[in-house]
Formats: sequence, C-alpha cells, structure tokens
Amino acid sequence: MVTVHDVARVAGVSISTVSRALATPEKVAGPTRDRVERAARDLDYRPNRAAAVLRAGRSGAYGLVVPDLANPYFAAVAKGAQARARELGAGLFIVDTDEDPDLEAEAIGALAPQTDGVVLCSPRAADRALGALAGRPVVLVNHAVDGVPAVEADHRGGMRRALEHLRALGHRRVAYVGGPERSWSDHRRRAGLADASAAYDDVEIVEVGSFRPQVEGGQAAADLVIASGATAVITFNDLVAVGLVDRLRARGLDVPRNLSVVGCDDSYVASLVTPPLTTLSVDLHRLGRAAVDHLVATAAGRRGGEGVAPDRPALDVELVVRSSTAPPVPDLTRGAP
Amino acid sequence: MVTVHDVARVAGVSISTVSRALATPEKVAGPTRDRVERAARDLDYRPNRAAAVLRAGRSGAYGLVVPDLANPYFAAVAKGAQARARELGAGLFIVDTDEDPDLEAEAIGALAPQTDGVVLCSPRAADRALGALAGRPVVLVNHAVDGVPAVEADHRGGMRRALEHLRALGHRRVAYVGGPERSWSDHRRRAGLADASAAYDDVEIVEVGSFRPQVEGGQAAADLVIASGATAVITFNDLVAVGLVDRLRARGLDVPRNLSVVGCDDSYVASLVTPPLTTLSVDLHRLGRAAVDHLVATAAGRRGGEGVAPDRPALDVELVVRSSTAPPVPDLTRGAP
DNA sequence: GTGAAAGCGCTAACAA
DNA sequence: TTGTTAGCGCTTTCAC
Repeated sequence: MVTVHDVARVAGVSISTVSRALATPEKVAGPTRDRVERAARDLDYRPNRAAAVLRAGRSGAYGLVVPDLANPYFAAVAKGAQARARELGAGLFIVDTDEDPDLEAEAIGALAPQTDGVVLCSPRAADRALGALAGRPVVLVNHAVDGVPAVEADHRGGMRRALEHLRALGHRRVAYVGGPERSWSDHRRRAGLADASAAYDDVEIVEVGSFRPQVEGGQAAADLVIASGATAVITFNDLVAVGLVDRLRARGLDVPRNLSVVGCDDSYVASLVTPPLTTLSVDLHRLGRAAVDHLVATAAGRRGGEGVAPDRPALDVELVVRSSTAPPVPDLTRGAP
Repeated sequence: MVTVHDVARVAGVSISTVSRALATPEKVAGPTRDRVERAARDLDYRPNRAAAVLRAGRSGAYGLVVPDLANPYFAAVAKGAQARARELGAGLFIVDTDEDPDLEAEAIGALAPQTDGVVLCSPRAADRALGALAGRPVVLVNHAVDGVPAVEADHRGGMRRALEHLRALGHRRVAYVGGPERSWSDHRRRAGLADASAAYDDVEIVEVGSFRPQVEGGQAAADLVIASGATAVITFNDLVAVGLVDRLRARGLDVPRNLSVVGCDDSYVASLVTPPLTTLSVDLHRLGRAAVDHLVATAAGRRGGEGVAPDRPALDVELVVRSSTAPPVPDLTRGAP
C-alpha cells in the first residue's frame, strides 16, 4: 500500500507537504505542488480514507435510508441522490429497510456514526429514527418534524390538481385509497384532498382505508372502491393503482369507462400498463438531489457554526393526464354482471 | 464522543480488556465481561469504525456496483445482496454507474480501497473494472472472466426452455432481440439459442440486432422483428419486451395472436403489463445473496490463506408461461393493415 | 512555504 | 486473565 511517506520520499518533501499539496493546493508553492502531484500519480497513491476520517473526524460520505429499493419511487430518489453526491465528490451509503421500523432504527444507528449525515426518505417510524441519529445532521424527505430540515413534494397542490381534473370531467364522488398509516405523505394527501373538496361543495371524498403501497394493496382495495359508489379514485401511488385496475378488470369493470383512476408518483410503470395511468408527477431525481444538497448545507452549517435555517423546499407536483381518466357514465353498467 | 477509555474507566479495567470483551467475549472472564458490557451500554458506547478499520486493515463492509438501480432487475439483486450482508453483520455500499463505463471504473476505484471486496454486477467494461480493483477481492454477477469468482444465472438452460416452449406451440422461425453489445448475458443467451436451435433442425433463429435494455429498445426493435418474418420473439429482458409489445400494438398487431413474445428476468413489470409476459425467471434475490456469500468466502479465503476455488454457482432459470405466447396463426393477418 | 511532531480511537503483540 | 505499549495513515497545529 502506498502511503504519504512513499509519496514524500519520491517527491523529496515531508509528509505534511504531501498532505497539504493534495488537500489544499493553494497553500503550497507551485513547483512543490507539481512534484508532489507527479509522485502521487506515478505511485498511484490513494489516500486511506479510514485514516483521514479518524484524524479529521468527518468522512465525506453520507447515508440514504429508504424503505424499499425495489419500489421505483425510491429507486429514482436514490439515483438522484447518488448522482448529486458524486458530483460533490462525496460517497453515499444506501440502505434499504424493507419497510421495517426495527431495521430502520438499526440501520440508522449503524450508519450515523460513520457518515457526516443521513437523508431519511419516508421514514416508517420517524421518532425512533431521529432518536437513533443521536442529533447528527439529517434531512427528511417526504416527512416533517418540527425543527428538522426536510425536502418535500407539494402533495396538497398535487391533490388539488387531481381533484380539479376529475371534477372538470364531471366526477362528483371520488374515492381515495390510502397508503401505510404511518406515512406522512398519506396524511398530507388526505389533508390536501380535504382542503380541495372543501373548496367545491359539489364534490365528495370517500376514504377507503389504508393499504400496502404495492400492487397487492390495490387489489385488496378494489372491492371497497366499487362498493363505495365512487366514479373516480385516487390512489396512494402508481403501484396501488395498477393493482386496483387489475382487480377491477377481474370483476368485469373497465378503466376508465366504469371508473377513472389517478395514480401518484408517475413512476415508469404508470406509462407501461394498460391503460396508461393519469398520475401525479414529481421529479424524483430532483428530489434526491435536493435532499443531498440540503444535507450537505446542513452538515456544513453545523460545522461552520453558522446555523442554516431549517427551511423546507417543496417540489412542484404536476398532473400528467393519460388514459385512465374519463368522464363518468350513467351507472347503467354498474352492479351485478 | 464515548471512547474505549471512558468505558474502561467506568468498568474499572484497561482499554484492551474493553476491546477484548467486546470483540472476543470468550477470552475474558465472566464478571469482567459483564462489567464492561454494562458500562458500554450505560454510556451508549459505539466503536469508532474508522479507527477499527485503520487498525485492523479491514472494514466489514462490501461494495455492490450495478449499472442502473432504477432497473428492477438490479434493484432486486441489490435487495438480496443487502439483506444477506445485513445478516452477516456487514455493510454494503451500493453504487449506480448509470450504464457508463467511465463512471464504473471511477466508482470501483473509489469503492475498492475502502471495502473488503466488491460485487460487480453486469459490468459494462469488465477489463477496466477489474483493473480498477487492483487485485482486491471481487465476485462477478452475470459475467465471466477466467479465474475470477462469479455467480451467474443459467442463461443457456433458460434459452433452451424458451425455445422448447415456442417449438411445442408450433413456431419455427424465432427472432431474438439482443441487449447491449458488451453484455455478457446477451452473449450467453445467443450461444444458448444457437445450441438449442442446433438440436432442432426445424427451428430457425433470426437475430435482429442490439438494443438498449429499456422500453425504448423494444420499440426500436419492433419493426425489424415484423420484417424478419418470425412468428415468435425472445427479448433481452422484460422491459424490451414491453416496448416491443407497445410498438407492435401501434402497428396494429396483436400479441400473442400475431406474434408470441418471451421476455427475460421475470421482473415485476412482466406480470403487470397487458398481456402478462411469458418470461424466463431467475431468483434475483437469491442471486444477490449468493454473490455476497461468495464474496465473503473469497475475501476470507484470501486472508486465511486457504484458497477458495473460484467455482461458479449457476442459478436455475425457469420458464414462466403467461399470456404473451400462443400457437402461430397462418399469416392471413400479416402485412399491410 | 515547509517540516517536525502530536495524536485521532482502536487492536494486537507481548508482558506480567 | 489482564495490562502495557506500539503503531495503523493521515491531518493539523506550531515552529522555523
């Protein structure tokens, strides 16, 4: 293994000059710097991170905790975060908690001490998670806790747009298929829906419960949606919408003819399925990038002493209209097959 | 920050006893161990990883390099790998290279020195990747290089099964839509196809080129497939199959009536789309787990001196029959609309 | 602008 | 069984 000593010897300087030339080139005379850089290159010197971390007390790496990497939503956020971290020359430790609060706390406990901060994406048990962090820099994504920096999507605005769209089509009774009970996004969506419907006294919202944020959740919700008498439904995410459509079809109902469906997230499955889903779109890539930026700023502010205000950027949520929404038809076709 | 010294003071022992009691409890007397453990717990002591790594020369963490986390295939492998690493008490650094050979080499160069080994999944430039590793422990997934440990799926067996299935349905001319030119899996699939068709002199294979392993790749391939005169097609992966079906439909053709389609991977999109895809299934979760196990064994063998044979476990590939394959119909419906 | 020297927190010989 | 001690490779004062 090549160390600073080897480089120093070859360059004919001391180890401190090597360290300086590599970390803060502007503090070293031009010719000296060149010699050091040349020697480092020739020897293929790679600083030992463990040593640097031990000495400097910070690692240049961050953590990202997500509930499920196989969920295209989190995969997209992770990609954005990773890309941004790479641009900043930082590392990113991605951990998948399998939607399990215990694993979540455990993962954070393991991650926090060896990183400079953690992005916590849609935590399933935020209180425990924050506890496990023991006060280290953190940024929440799609979750809010007083005084904790966060980055979020404008769920309320999104819900308003979805409801406006459905109302314009003529729907007056709209069901909402909720996600996990501990999901903060879900709460925001319900709140946004309530606000929006309050603005139109001719639209009624029916909440049909909480379901797993996967295809099976949608399948499980379908019969309740049918029974609710709604002519349109908004789901917690696209996967749930897909499951819903699937079960609806099995019951002999057609989307959008018998029921209009609006998904959430605009993950790539939304455009793949039949019919392509009308859905709410967030730039997930940007969400991940914003989270890393915010985290880096938070961690730097912490170190620099200059407190960064825990502001809370909200990314726009747009409605993407595809083929799963249409005007309602009189209920001739509803009921028994 | 709580250090070994604090724990030692509270427990009334020396720092080495603390270290030993925590790392190798069996080498410490019962009562002493209890006192140390109690003190550590009371103080919420967390060993500083950087220090341990620096001293011990190994980190207890591994790396996983994948081309694209948003691809459900790699997401599934990553989940399996992560789960297994966690069971083993090890960390896993996941890096997404965005299908870019430059980023791949760069990521590996950054990852290798700070981990005990790396799992390289479907490398896009294996030679450069292996070079960047500088001889550190590695396991390849779905790629083979002489003398390098690897874990793979039995692509040849899979292709044979797919072809048998299509032949049994009555197809005699089968197209193959290839993936990236540098993809080793793609080479294996072509080889498997060639072998299998050699065994049946009544089946002909038409290779229609190399395409991006995404939906767009399938869309781009569709017209070539139609022109090839094949009655069935096997695609590099499910995403390509989805794009193919999409474009076929736009051209007024129906799957499976006018063309049978077989995907690869059985990613979850395969069962979501219309029609659900007949596809080749690999247990990706298990593939990820096997890779980590193999890597840990390789790294341990390296340390222990006892050379582990670079054997190459191959996971079974099974055919999952859904609705995208059917017997061919006489070509009444082919040609101009 | 450069060098000498003091550790960061931990582990692993070696002694006792 | 337990303690003493010598670093792992690096960064960072503090002199010069």
